[in-house]
Amino acid sequence: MKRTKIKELLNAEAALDPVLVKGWVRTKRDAKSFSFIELNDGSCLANLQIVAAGELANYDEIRHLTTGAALSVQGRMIASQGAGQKWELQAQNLVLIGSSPDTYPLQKKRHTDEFLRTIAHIRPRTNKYGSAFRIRALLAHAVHQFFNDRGFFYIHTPILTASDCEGAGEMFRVTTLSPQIDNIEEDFFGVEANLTVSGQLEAEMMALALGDVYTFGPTFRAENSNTRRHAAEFWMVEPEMAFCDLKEDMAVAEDLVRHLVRTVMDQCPDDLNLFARFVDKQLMPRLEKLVGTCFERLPYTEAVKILETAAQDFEYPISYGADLQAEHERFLTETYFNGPVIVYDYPETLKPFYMRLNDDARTVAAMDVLVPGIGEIIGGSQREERHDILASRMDRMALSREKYWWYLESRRYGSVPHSGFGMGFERMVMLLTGIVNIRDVIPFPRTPKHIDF
RNA sequence: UCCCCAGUAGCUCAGUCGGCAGAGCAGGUGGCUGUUAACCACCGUGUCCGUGGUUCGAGUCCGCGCUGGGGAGCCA
Repeated sequence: MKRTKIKELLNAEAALDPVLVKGWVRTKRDAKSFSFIELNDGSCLANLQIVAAGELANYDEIRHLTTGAALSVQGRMIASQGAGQKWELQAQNLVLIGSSPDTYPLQKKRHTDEFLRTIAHIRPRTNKYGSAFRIRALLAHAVHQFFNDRGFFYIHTPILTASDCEGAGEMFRVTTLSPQIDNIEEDFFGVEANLTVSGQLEAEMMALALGDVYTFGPTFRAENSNTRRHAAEFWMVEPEMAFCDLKEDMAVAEDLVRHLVRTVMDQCPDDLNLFARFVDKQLMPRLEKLVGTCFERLPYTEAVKILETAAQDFEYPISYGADLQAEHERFLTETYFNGPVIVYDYPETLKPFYMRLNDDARTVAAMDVLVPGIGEIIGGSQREERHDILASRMDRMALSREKYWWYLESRRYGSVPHSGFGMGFERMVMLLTGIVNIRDVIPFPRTPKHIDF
């Protein structure tokens, strides 16, 4: 007999007989001569209530079932006689698949996130983390759906690379040499190789052939960042669009955010509700605001003016030419506008070489999407498509023309205006769940000094 | 990398002024005619993070170290 997932059973319109379910015991309550077992199989947040009567042949074994044990239960699903759930399963045959000794670390009570991080192999079995990872999966699917619906092609860019996309951020070195050998020519690639910090440069090449493309893959930063918003390994979504200017780029970014929020609200109401109730009381109002209002847009120059005249003391002073600090971004999106904001046209000196120089020759066509609670969730730009301007900008930033010869060459043959952006996938999961630590939205997070599991 | 905070039972925590190491949950046993983080009774549990010091006496005060967390920087 084929097993039925609990999600399907709980959504059933009518009683079913017989059914087979398999899952893990979340909790058990005993009456005098029978027991209630809450069984969860991960298909949804809710448990299925199993009623195990004292007449069952192995009832003595059932009586000793512990939290975490794996079961196979066959029986009939009927309308529940108790309040609190629509359906329950009256067990006719209950088999213990895997027992769970009393050292099982999860209990039917709240644990701290810090403790659960030390048992990352077990924590997906909790309500909160189960919901977070189901939402994460749906979100990944929604990313593909969004781009596929708009005629974008999903492309794969290299994980191993010899190029440093932005000249910013420490990279993880990849080598097959033993530590004593320092002759790079003997290394696997014969040159210094690293894990990618962005697929953008390669994605541009693909956009200049396929039109609209996107990448969605892992990214690696060796920065010694110890914050709740940074991980050494994270996932990034990077669309790249030919014949697209900054304005259209911003429109796609806004549409993407809105699509992702709406999809999760529509398709994960139960999981989302857990976060709205127990993690962040302001979650639903914030999400509704994200789908319901247009993102505020303002040039960097105006953002600086607002910050300069703000009735608020900042730790870091702000003036034209200074980068926006976390406190400045937070003020704009959380206090001044109280909603999503896109800041664009940043001073040329603040941004990487590939961003397109504006006509004022002082700013580049860059944009950052800022959201309450997270800060920067998307960063993008129109790319410099004019060969000579790009080349001279690379010279000024001391980047080797030889090393990026292929990137420059794309500007020689049929170069066109094109734009793109990068969206931190984990930050989107944080935005959607109210989870404040990136280590809690990645099943097995990697941060400095942490690579267990 | 810098600044700040914390570390007590398997877990979550309390521990007053420096004076006998505590509770709830989890686990065990028994009870309960349908429970909802079930409930009731009883039972066990400690390198008080480590180390050095002050003191008649340190979980408590001081130094150093380790681990965890928060903030900043960097960024997504």
